Amino acid sequence: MVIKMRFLHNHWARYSLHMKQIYLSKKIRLEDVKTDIKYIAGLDASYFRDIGASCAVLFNFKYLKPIEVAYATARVKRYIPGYFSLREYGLLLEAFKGLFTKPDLIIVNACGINHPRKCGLASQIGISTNTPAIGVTKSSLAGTVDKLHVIRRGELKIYTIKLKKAIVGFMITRGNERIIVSPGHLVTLDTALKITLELIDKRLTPKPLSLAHKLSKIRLEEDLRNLGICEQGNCNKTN
DNA sequence: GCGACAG
DNA sequence: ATCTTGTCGC
Repeated sequence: MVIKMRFLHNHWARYSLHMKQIYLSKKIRLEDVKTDIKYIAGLDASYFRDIGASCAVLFNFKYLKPIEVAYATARVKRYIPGYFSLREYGLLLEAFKGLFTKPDLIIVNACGINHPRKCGLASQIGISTNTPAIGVTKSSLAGTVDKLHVIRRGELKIYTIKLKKAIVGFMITRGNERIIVSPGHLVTLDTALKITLELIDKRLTPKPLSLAHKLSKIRLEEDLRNLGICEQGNCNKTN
């Protein structure tokens, strides 16, 4: 316990002033998106040990087609539950900055306000880019699913996630598939759910996220090859 | 006190 | 996140 606390404290001390302000002030605004949404950016990353590759994909919201893509690769810190941003924040932001067109909304493969401090990585990305943001994950870091009130919408079942008696997000299921949706920044609960439902296609995972996931993985493998790092011994390069 | 714990 | 085996569907 002591060791863990010290470890966290060291990270905390080195954290940038910017991130400290975000955490300490908890300025997460749940408002409705002001502008009409034309472009949505999906953010995700892939890893091999401490090397991470991130991808930002710009989507046309109306037609659900990709328009632009940007990447970033870097060495990253280890993952600590509740402190995911220490690992992935910089990586995602770097890819995001590579987009020429700024989106009207960001969708991140991370938690939003369903977080112990109500400020997951999706919130942090939204705050620092001053952009509405939604977090979509496979499971919720904090909160419990309220199974008493189920909303059915076609094949989809929608449950609410509560944290300390407040609704902080939704669980959407279809068969065995399952995603968690939570507002990150400048988006209300209802709007976060509504937008996410529009991004669902064959799979529950929103299209911008599934593409970002796929591309980041491809990019990671390319970069590992260029760096001469072999994964599972299938490296053809002669070192 | 004990278990759980985004990716 | 990543690894793994088999299975299903196009």
